[in-house]
Amino acid sequence: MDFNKLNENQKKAVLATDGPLLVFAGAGSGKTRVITYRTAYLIGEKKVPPFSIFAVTFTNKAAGEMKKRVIDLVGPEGNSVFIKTFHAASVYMLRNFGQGIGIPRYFSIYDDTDQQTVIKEVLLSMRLDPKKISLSMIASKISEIKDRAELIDGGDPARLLPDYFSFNFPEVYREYHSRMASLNALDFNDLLIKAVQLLKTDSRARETMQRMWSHFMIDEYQDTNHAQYLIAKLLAERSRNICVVGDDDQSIYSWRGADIKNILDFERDYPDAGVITLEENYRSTEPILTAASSVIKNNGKRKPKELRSVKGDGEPVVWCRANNEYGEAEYVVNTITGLKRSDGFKNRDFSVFYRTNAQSRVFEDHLRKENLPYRVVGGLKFYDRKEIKDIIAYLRFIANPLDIVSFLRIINVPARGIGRTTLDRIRAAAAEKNMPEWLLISEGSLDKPPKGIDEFVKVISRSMEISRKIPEIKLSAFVNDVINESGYRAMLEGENTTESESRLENLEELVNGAYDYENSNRDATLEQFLQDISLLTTEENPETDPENRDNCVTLMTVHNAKGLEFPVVFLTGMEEDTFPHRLSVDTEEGIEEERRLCYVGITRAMERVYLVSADIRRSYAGVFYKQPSRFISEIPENIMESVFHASNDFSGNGFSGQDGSRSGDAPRDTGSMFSVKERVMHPKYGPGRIERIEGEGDNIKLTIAFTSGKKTFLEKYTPLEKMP
DNA sequence: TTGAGGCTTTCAACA
DNA sequence: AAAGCCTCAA
Repeated sequence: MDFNKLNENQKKAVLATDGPLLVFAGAGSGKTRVITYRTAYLIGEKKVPPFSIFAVTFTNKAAGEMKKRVIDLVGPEGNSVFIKTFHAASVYMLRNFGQGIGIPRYFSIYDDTDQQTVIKEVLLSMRLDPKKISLSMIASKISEIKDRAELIDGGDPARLLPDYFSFNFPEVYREYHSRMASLNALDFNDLLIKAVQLLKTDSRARETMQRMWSHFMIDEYQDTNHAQYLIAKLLAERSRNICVVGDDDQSIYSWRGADIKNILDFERDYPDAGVITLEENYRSTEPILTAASSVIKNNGKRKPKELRSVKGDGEPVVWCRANNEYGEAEYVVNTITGLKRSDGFKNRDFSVFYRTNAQSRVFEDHLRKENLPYRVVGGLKFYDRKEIKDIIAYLRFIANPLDIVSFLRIINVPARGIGRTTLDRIRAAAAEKNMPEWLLISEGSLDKPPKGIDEFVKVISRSMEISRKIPEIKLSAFVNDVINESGYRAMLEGENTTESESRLENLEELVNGAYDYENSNRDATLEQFLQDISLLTTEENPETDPENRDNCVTLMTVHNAKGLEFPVVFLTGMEEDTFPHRLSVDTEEGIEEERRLCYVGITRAMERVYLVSADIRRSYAGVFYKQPSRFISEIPENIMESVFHASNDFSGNGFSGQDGSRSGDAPRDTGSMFSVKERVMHPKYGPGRIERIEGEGDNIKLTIAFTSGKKTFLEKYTPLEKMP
């Protein structure tokens, strides 16, 4: 093994494979390199079998990246190293060892939306009004309790109760979980909590796993919550070969219960732990690091430390003020094209970061217009799209007929003449006879079933039979079959709109996804497929041209960027109330976390950083005049170059009627970005012409004449595109 | 009783 | 864009 690529401290961290080790790794200090080399060293020199090495990171993206780099280093053997996210690791443990604590071999995994459906049912059953009580508030309260692993040993939710709830929260908490159990479903937090419970209570399972894995590595340790901390601790209890890597400056998940205390607890749990600090930064040039550290040093609560740039001098950090969000996107795209021409950068060298997913659309539009291939990580996830969720719901219900949330979603999609009343009858009868809904309707125990029920039962039972033959029958063929037999494809084909076209394409993508999956997991069942995709959040590349597949501009939230690096980084939306986000500015802790997030963003860059802010930004909430982010003013002026860019793109999405030459220019009239008589494209109704503009600010109404007739929309909710 | 159409509301970050 | 609620025609 070639140790020449490591510095002294990195080498120490690689070699210290026996016993506990705590690595403080600053941004760009070669953390991933340490983990991959450590893995290679364990396999190559220490003769540890690859499957005995357990590594967890935080995001799918980071886990994928790490796996790739391990394989690069050790060859195909690297495939058997266990590298996953905490959640995926938990699913693995529960699926294979959880039966002792009552976890079935297959369970549905519920995301936020599914979770809220269940909470809503709970509220209704308690005669509480879901309109008056915020579902997301309850969901986040439930998560918070579980993130902290508070009730793992039984315990009473009332003990943890904030008394400002106007209703019986403990009962909601209990009822929610009892319903989840009867649905045979776990939410994301449950995955972790149940894994802890499994490791705590089932000594046989625990010992098996403790023997199976001998060496543990936990990446992004500063972002683990208490449940994750316990999982790591319990697994490593026996071998004590546990290496955690973290950086307090990059802690950006406190809203998910991440607790910096875990680092302190680590030193308490393992007083003999070795401690290594990596402070040499190999990633970024001097100006980038100076900018990053001048921002982060405004945080009061932090261990003071200074990263040293190995790379040395480079281009200054650039701050661009754009007139509005279109100017912002235009500037980004222009800069990309410019740098490609002048400095030979490739598409894949660029990444555009933003604070919230909603900001991605304008960039996508501009990139498309310039024919620059791009890839969006996360965001409106592929699996969040309606048509995908519908088909997945079919698959889930086929795999788990207790999954009533999925049942409700699909029973009448496509329309089978089953409405409110029939559903109420089904559910009442099921409750009365104390039998699952599926059993009730499939055995014909429902009085006077409407015709649609028959159809539905036929479709599902047929698919259930076929699904048992997977993998002999191909998974992808099966998925395709469900799309057809359910009538879903026919329904979309019947609509025959631009929108239904694209939904059909998305379903094709789903079938392709299943095809890829069956090829890399030869003996995978439907159940495995479903569980794996429930944990998947990063969208696959919309770029289908194989030539561009690996050479795309990357778009993602700053959160998603953690653990990654790019030659050129654009940090966009650098405005007060956007970044830092408006929901964080009220508390000092909130601001400090946003600042760490900003630090993470800047330190992803190897060669160039562009900070971009818009003077005016339009969002769902209206039109806002924005102040540049406070983080920009924290960077000394003498290391930053300032430019201004105004969009003067009339044919495209710029504000019309403006020359955009001065900063702070506001739309003069209503603030609409359209003008009367202008031609526009609507995704559903096709081409049309603006007839009338009424109202102002966030209440602009557009009347548009389509070939099919006139329609009126609220501008801020309508995805219109301008046509030349 | 269903389902289509209109109107309203919602939108922070990840698994 | 999507989902929930309401009204109204069939």
